[in-house]
Amino acid sequence: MKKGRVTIIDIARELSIAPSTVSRALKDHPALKKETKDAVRALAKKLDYQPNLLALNLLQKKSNTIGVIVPEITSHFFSAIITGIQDVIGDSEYNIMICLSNESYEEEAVIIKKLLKIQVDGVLVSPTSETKNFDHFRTLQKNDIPVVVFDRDCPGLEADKVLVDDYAGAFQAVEYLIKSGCTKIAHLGGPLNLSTTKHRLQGYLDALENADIPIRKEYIEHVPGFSHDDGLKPAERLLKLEDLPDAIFAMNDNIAISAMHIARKMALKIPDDISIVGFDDEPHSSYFRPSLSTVWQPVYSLGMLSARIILHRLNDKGPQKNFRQEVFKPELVLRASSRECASRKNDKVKL
Amino acid sequence: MKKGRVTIIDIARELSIAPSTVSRALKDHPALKKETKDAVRALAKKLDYQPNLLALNLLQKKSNTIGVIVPEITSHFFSAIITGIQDVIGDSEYNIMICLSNESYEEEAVIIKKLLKIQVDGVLVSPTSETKNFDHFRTLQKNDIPVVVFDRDCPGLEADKVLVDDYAGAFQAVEYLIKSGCTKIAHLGGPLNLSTTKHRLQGYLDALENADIPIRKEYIEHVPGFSHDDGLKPAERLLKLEDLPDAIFAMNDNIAISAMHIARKMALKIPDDISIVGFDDEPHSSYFRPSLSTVWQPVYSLGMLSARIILHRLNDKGPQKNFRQEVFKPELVLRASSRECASRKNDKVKL
DNA sequence: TTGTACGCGTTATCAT
DNA sequence: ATGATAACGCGTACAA
Repeated sequence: MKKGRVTIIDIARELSIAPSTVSRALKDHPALKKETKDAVRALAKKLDYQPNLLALNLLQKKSNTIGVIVPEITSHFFSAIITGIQDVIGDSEYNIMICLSNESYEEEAVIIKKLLKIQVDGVLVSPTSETKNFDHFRTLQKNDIPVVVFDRDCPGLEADKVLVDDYAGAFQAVEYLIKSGCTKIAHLGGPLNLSTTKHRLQGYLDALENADIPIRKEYIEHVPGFSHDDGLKPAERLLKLEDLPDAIFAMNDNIAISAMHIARKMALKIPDDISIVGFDDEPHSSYFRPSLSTVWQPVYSLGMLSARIILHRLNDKGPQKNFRQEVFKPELVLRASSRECASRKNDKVKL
Repeated sequence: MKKGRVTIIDIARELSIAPSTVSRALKDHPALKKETKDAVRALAKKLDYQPNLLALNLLQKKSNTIGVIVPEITSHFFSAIITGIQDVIGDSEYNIMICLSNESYEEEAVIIKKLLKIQVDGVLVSPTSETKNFDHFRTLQKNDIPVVVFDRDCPGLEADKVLVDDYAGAFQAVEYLIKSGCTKIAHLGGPLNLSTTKHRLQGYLDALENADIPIRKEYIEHVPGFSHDDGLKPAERLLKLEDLPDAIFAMNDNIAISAMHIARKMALKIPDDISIVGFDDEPHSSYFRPSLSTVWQPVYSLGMLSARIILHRLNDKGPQKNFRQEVFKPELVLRASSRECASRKNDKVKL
């Protein structure tokens, strides 16, 4: 006969006790007779009682939801991070709400407002490539909503951060190219505003400088976005230079693949004429021909750690301080798109 | 001085009127003096009043949330669908909650319980490859939660459905292979339980039968999952047969890539010795060498339509009936991994 | 050991 | 035109 779902009031009425007693029984309150507890629990199970989270949310002024803001999910990179986040938060009391900013600062700002509106308890965010101002994240913090930044840094923002040592990854990659005999190494960088772009560029520059190789401006191009298509024109510019590069270190695998595509079109042999190294180690990268050398990032772990950190913040209340900054080490994965290096011939080569 | 956020009570007190009046003013109730309306609105703006959705949720017994259940998001296929869903629902009053079932029936069932608990208003779902029983979806429906099934069908379940004509896609692909001169066409199918697997298999079978080509059992293999690695062994089995196939129609692009990989290892020329056709048209598929012929699916539209349908259901209450079944047409995309076909030489070829 | 009463923020219904 | 009150479901301080 009852229309809606059963409530503690229904149970109370049935048992001729007070709703508060039912509430206490369900929460295993110490000062309760075993009998009543058992009776309540039995009936609750029988009636398939489900606590109304909506009521709890209002009472506790929290939504039990964690917002996750990412620029996109169609790349393996972010979708793997999200999978890591899910796997950690799925076991907790929290729900996660994934929001796509589409690499647009404006959309990101709108999302923040929405998350504020629904009273999220915490936010995990990887900012867009347009984001230079972080005040919208600070707004969250002022509302006592902890923020964890992952992968893409927000310089100057005080928050927990889970990053990747892009500098080291780039340095390692370029250093390897140099050791393998390349001297004219070009770089296909990402959108300039991004911390990852900057750090990878710096790693590239320092590796060259470290080997006393002069830096040539015309060997550095920046792509407008992260898809294959975004890489075509910049790659073409590099490969149309009079003094052809003998190696390209690309911002990510997609761009590296674009470069490979252009190189092949121009009948260049990879890696004999030109070595190509990417970044990200997307699952299909090892299936290209030649298989793509790249820099692997611990994406899944990155997602999991970010999630754990925010859960921790949410559990131990109090003022937000002592922010953590965790930095994962990426790993160079050598495959067939880069020349072999005499001094490292004995290294294991992942295939 | 106020600790929490401003409420209509704060506004009411400040203006010495009743909270209900404030509520009405904010909702533009017709029977209200312009003066009071304006005063309320002005103060609301000044105080940056934000309605407390948590309270509304309790009152309306709904969470304003739509659950989206997908097996995974690391493939471009599902992540693009989700992007479509987001783009539609983002403009509405609803939030979306993405849940990953990891191709596990058990996890799927757990997710349903969770969504029930948080009182989602509707659910979009693409079932796992293990899911044979749909009672958990029916449970949602019994709780007046509309369900929209997308991409992967749930035979026997009465619900709105947004599908792809996998049969036609497969038929077309295999028909093309036949026209291009292949006679020994093998199939790398997906997990057998899946509707998409069944329909693509049937399309394959019918296309052969239609051309009076006998069906050979040893030419049909099924992969356990959808990743590259899952395709390696089945592909190897096919290519170790004494009577080698001269074409492979694969369940998806990943598997097709695996087959290409194995074929190359065995020094087979593609497409001269063997044609390979995939399904999905992942963004990187055109960058392989040879570029992969495949079947394109309107993933983004599929996501958008699914979202629109559930929004429509949510708006127009009433008993759930007259379920819609929308079927998108996939498109064969010819590239370099399949032989050219004399009779279709004039067709445009997407690259 | 258990019941009573109130509050969380909002809206709808009934008064006025 | 607007105020008062109840209700959504639960937890908890206080009372008994």
